[in-house]
Amino acid sequence: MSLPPAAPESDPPGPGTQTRPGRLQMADIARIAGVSVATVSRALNGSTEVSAATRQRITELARSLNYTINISAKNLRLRHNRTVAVVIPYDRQTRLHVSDPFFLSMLGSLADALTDRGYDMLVSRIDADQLENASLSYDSGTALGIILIGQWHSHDQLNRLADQGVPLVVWGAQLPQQRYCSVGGDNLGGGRLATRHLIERGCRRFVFLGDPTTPESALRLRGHQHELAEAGLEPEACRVLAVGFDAARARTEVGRLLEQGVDFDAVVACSDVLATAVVPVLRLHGREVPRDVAVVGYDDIEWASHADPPLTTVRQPVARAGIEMVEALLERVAGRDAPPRTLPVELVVRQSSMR
Amino acid sequence: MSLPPAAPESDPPGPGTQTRPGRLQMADIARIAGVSVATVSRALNGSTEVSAATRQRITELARSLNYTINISAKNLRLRHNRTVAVVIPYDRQTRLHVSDPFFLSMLGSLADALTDRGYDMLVSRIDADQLENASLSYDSGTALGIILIGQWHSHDQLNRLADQGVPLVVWGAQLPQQRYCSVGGDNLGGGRLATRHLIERGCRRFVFLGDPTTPESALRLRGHQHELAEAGLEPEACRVLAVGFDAARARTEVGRLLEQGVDFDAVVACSDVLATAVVPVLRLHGREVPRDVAVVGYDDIEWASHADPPLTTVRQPVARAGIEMVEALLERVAGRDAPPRTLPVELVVRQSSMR
DNA sequence: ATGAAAGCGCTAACAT
DNA sequence: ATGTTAGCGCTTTCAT
Repeated sequence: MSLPPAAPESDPPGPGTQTRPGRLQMADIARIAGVSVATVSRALNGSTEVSAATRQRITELARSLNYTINISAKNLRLRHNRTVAVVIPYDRQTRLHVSDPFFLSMLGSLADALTDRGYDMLVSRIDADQLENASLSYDSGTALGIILIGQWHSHDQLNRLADQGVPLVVWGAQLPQQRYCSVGGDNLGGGRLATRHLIERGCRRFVFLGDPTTPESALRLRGHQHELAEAGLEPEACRVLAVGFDAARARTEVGRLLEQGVDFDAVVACSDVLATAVVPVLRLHGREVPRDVAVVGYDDIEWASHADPPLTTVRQPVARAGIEMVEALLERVAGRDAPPRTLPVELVVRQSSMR
Repeated sequence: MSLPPAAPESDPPGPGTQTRPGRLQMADIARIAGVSVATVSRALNGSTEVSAATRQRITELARSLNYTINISAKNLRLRHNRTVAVVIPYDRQTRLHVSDPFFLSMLGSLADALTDRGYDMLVSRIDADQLENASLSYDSGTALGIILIGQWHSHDQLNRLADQGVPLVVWGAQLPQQRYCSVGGDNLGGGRLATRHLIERGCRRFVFLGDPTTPESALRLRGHQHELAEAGLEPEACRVLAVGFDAARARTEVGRLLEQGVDFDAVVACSDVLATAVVPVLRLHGREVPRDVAVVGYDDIEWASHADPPLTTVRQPVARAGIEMVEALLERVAGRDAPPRTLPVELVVRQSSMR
């Protein structure tokens, strides 16, 4: 047989997960180049200890043979890890969370931020009711830290993870008694911006769409109520519809409200999806947007500007968010403290509120 | 969405990347338990060779000490790898592709399919013009194979990758001379379904929105033209607007058409985003949807049913797609042949076409 | 400038 | 049932 000398014992290449057999390794390159593995290693890592000539020769040889290094071995030896786990919670019932374009675009933003810094992004989904499992890929040594997109109702579990020393960054609101690092938009400010704008446009009777049991929506609602009070409006000026992030449910609830003859002239939604979903229902009941009812969304997903009418919304700085979360995580991994970060949001005025 | 990734910095091997020091390892557990590492290994892996008593004792000890195994070491030893790389191309100019909800939901579907099978999903973004770089994480030994979401214009590069032996599955059209495995919707059939339906609704003058230079759109267009011919219509009955996947551009082009006085009674779009984006422009020019112009989209993203009017569209089986791609990839990884797969699509009729 | 050799944390023969 | 031992593929002293 013309196998390479010192051929490994016949290792029956098992099913699926086996590393491809006969894969070139450093020893092969070394043998072919007539040098030692040490030299190959140094050459491939651009060490100046090898002569420029051999370095080039080896580099080219490796390239031409399509050799690539084994990361597991390298990581083991170096005790390194450059993988970050990004965990996306999903709602067991609706599964809606992850299909919301906002969270998906956050994923893109994180992918960019991590790629730029030379980190790998490992994505996993997890039941939103069991966020304590989020640390799995950290525990198993696969990832050096966890970025969680959405804190939901899991404040306590997340605190527990942090207490266990899991490097953890969560997209969400900054809460009291918080021992993990959160990065989030300025929800209070966002709620205020949207509401103030609507009040300025003459709106007086509001419908609030969201999930006030989650910290983010709760803060937005507080911002909303704050502005109401500031304008001298009664709290009853706002009717809160707890529809979660479920567009279908938002339509049903708003439809019911209209059938009941409840009157309102503004909708404040906790996502652009909710906001745009509700427009056709309003039309169906003879309410023109923005003439009769002004609508403001949240997130400024790409879609918002193409909606009909183009949607006024509170823009969350997605690209910035990815960068901030990654930076915060790397701080935590380095053992340094990473204070929560609140990112500024911005009102983008389009037609849906211009009455 | 986020900014295009800057050129990856030559990684500053900052502190952050070091495996946490003082991390427990098997030897520690062994010492504390008063057994050998081999026994610990066996116990933790549930081998029946260790007595049930010690197995339980060790398992509990490890748990209580918060010990977790080092995956790199395990993988190295086992010559295993359970990581699949999912690569999302982005268009350097528009960056629209990846922000299209369809591709993002595909990501979710893949995450599910991989998680179910115990594989990790590594996500990276890559310039659509340089798909040959898609194999990076395979080359580096990080991933056992590559799933690429979208083939774009890169047929040749993909063939080259396949020739190099990279286990590769691509979401896209099945092409002649194809040496990689593709999984895709039935684009020809989808184009036919949409068109036949519109013809049945009495439409005779069509606008086709898409990027006919990509295989997928090209097939849909062929399906479209096929049905036109079948119905005895001239090829001129269809005006093709090559707008890519760019919603803004679609609006501009359709607006221009209307201003030129070009008349048409149907729009066939290659994505739901394009289809819904165009509706407001039609309205602006006094065309009611569906009364004056019927509109059909493609993909059936969640959003489609909430659009105004609810969008008739060709549904792509996203959940199925994730499963099929993963299965095909595992076949390739196992060294077996994986023929291209074409998944059935389905017309979902909603209001936008009911005239 | 290059090589020999040790060992990263784990698993699996092969003992016992 | 448990321990001993030999590596997995790499990097890095320490020699030469």
